Amino acid sequence: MPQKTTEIDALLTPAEVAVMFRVDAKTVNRWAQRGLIPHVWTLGGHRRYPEKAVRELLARDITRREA
Amino acid sequence: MPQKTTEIDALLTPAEVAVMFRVDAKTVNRWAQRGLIPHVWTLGGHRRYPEKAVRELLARDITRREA
DNA sequence: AAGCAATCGGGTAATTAGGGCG
DNA sequence: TCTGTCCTAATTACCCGATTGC
Repeated sequence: MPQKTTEIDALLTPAEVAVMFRVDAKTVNRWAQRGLIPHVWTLGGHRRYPEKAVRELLARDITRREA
Repeated sequence: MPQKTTEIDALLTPAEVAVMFRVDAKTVNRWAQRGLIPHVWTLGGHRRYPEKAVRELLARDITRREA
């Protein structure tokens, strides 16, 4: 078990998320702006995406198709 | 061991799959709707197809014609 | 401090989904 | 039954200059 009780979710860059969904990084940002993906901000105003949440969104659509 | 335990399958766009099968993108769309091809959804409702699965379907159709 | 890749924004073309038709 | 084409609306991709990350 490489993790402690306090789970810290790794953060992904827009480019990394874009590769996972096979879309452009700009598209990922549009999803974030619409509130479709949780994200945090760097102090300089760049977005970072929790890996866990991204994977869930990616796997969700495979099985079902609910918004 | 050429493979890692966590392999991330690349995704193909509808147009790319259409070219591979030499059909129209809409036909690929219909195959997906019938559940004949596994696929993932972008958050905007566009489909993305796992490259591995597509290649397997292509190879299968070349050799035989079952079901 | 300096260099380079990445990520902001916006704006405009290109794809895609879906329905219906032949 | 299966596929290709036409249509509209929505989503996505590529363009730029400027800022940020490392």
